[in-house]
Amino acid sequence: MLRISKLTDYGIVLLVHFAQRTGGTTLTAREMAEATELPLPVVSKMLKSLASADLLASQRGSRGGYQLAREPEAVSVAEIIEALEGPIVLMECVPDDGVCEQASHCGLRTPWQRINRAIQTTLTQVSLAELAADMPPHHQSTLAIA
Amino acid sequence: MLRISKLTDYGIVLLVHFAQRTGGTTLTAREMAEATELPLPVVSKMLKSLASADLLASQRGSRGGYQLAREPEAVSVAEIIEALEGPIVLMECVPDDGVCEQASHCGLRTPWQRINRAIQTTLTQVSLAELAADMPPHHQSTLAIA
DNA sequence: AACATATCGGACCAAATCAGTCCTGTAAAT
DNA sequence: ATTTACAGGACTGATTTGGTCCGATATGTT
Repeated sequence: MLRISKLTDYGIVLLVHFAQRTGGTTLTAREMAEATELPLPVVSKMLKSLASADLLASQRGSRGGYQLAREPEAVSVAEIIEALEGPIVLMECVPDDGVCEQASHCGLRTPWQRINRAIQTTLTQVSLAELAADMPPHHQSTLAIA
Repeated sequence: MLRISKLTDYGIVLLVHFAQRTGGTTLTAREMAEATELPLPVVSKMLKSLASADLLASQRGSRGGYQLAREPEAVSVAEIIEALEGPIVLMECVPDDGVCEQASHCGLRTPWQRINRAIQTTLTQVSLAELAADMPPHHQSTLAIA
């Protein structure tokens, strides 16, 4: 459980790679594919996702490419994961009839809320910069939120 | 992300149901299916899983059934999730050649370790009893670690 | 203007996983 | 013996995921 998808993992690897280049260097999908040794179509797809999530800034045309939209310190793991796989929520109540009757006090559904909040918090506290500092360059996968 | 599978969710619902019955009442798969309004085969399957994970104790034959193997206070959410979907680990390193060269200092791969530990900790701190106390009886799903 | 280089935004497909069913065997009680 | 239940799989359909590909658009160069 808590499994991160392979694609999300690739996305993280790509971001880490960007973070490890000093300065706002612009890199093309092809360059990233070579650097990470991942198939170009996949890299391309993920870069697009990351760009549309505003984690990367893109520039079209010749001399185009991607670069980090922000400083690595200002990007949290929570953001990355949320961008690539939707909200980080552990439980949601879905009663028999599809409508939660307890909806009112449900927002405070304590134990799950506690869990969600805790996970959210830790994920928010770790920045891309920390990942980059810690991760040996060249890993093409870090995978497996199991 | 952090998605819990539907089956695991059912498993939790079943456990909560047991926890909400006072005393170590024995219930059959059929009774559980009726109580939770979930299809019998599914309930049966999950009860078997829970039993083989030693979260439930089973008794065969007529007058058989299942009951909690332990007090609800002594069962953590971490345990339940691990039993039903394997280890709760967020990241594992898998470099190009399949063998992690940094294996030595890799065990301390800080940021991910930190994240994993935090998640593990919160999940361990919440008990089945707390879930049961907080969850209205009858929910047949609590789902969606999104 | 024409061309080359890149991203953009999809559609698309194969493979793996998940959810759910079903069947045969075995244990226990009457 | 017969009935009641769990045990342990195999099996299938649906969904999700991983990965590919293509046409359109934007930008710089000649």
